[in-house]
Amino acid sequence: MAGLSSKGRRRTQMWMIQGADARQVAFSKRRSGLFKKASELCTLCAVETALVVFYARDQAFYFGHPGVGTVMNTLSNCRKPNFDAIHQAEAEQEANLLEKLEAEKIQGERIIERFCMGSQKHGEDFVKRLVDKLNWEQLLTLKSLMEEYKEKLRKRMQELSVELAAPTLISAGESNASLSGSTEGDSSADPHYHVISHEH
Amino acid sequence: MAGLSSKGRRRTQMWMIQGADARQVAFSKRRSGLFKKASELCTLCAVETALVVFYARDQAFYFGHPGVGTVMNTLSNCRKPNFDAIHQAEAEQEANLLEKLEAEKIQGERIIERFCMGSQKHGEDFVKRLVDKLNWEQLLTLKSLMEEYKEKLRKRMQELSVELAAPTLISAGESNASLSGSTEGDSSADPHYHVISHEH
DNA sequence: ATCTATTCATAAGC
DNA sequence: TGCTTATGAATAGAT
Repeated sequence: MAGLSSKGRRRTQMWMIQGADARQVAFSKRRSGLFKKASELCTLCAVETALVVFYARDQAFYFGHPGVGTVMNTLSNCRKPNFDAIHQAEAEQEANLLEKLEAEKIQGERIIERFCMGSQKHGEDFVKRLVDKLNWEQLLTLKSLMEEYKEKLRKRMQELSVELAAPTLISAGESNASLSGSTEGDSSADPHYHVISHEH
Repeated sequence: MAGLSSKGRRRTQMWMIQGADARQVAFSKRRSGLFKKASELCTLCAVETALVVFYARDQAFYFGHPGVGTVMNTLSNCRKPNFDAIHQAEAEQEANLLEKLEAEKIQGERIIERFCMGSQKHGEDFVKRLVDKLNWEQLLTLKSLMEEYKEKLRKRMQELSVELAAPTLISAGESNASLSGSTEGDSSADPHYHVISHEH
């Protein structure tokens, strides 16, 4: 093999990536990372976020918590109704809905729901949280229960593996972003962003 | 100096950070990173981006290239006439979510809550029900998670037993994990985002 | 805000 | 678009 000195990443220059193909690849990776970060920010810091990205003017990617429209409307109200103002009643309705949702969300339910419905990751979260939450005594209990139920678990698994032989009823829906095409254009970076603060 | 075991970052759990202070700090850091990434995406990939973040309902941070309004209007034109439509769609989504949650509640109950708050018996119920609920795949996951977390569990138990031995710095009222009392509420992450593509 | 130890995100190359 | 690897970056905790 040729003596390739570096396979890993190299420091990247902050200029528009030349070559539609390379740019597309970078976009795909970074877009993914950006949306993930936005999502994490929402989760970790309890913030409301709206993020929209246009690539080549014909592909829109967006994410919003609780929703793009909601956040943008809030922003509109903060500054000026640049965007079409939305009916106050509607906004209030959603606010109520969200409130109710929060109230309904007993943490335990969330956790088990996630575990039961979710993927490996959700399962990990579930156990992590559980373990972190428990006090010493509860951990002891859990430990002993684990021992005790190891057998039951195995049995149950066998039962289910028989079921597996039968038609599959279980499905795990995962969606992903798709895109295609390429174009070009130029843009300049805007390292600055704005802040609005309301003093109550 | 004392032997400080960990100075650098540790793996972070994807849940709302408890403690307004810590949350604020994390927000500050991550917000900075997020906006930087958004900016870089614009520069490197020639895309148009709008990003808005609200913290505590009274502070808005936003960034847009070429501008928030521009991008949002483009989005509006892509999907439906205006934000009303987006907003409505999102409201519907929320409604569905609520419904789903309601349904889950009936099924899932407060199993984990009971376990955490309750006695040995409750703990048993918890595990029983959990095991009964899970399908084959989920059981496999649980099994592997148990293996994986056996160590973590042991560690945590040690921590707690140290706390037990140490002079009581911790208020007595905290001896039990509290789950249901919290009014905090959490933000659910949404790892997914939407894509709109216009075929020309 | 500053300083590290780590975890994360990714540029390259297939 | 999906992997894998070697590195550059971001950042949790502590100061």
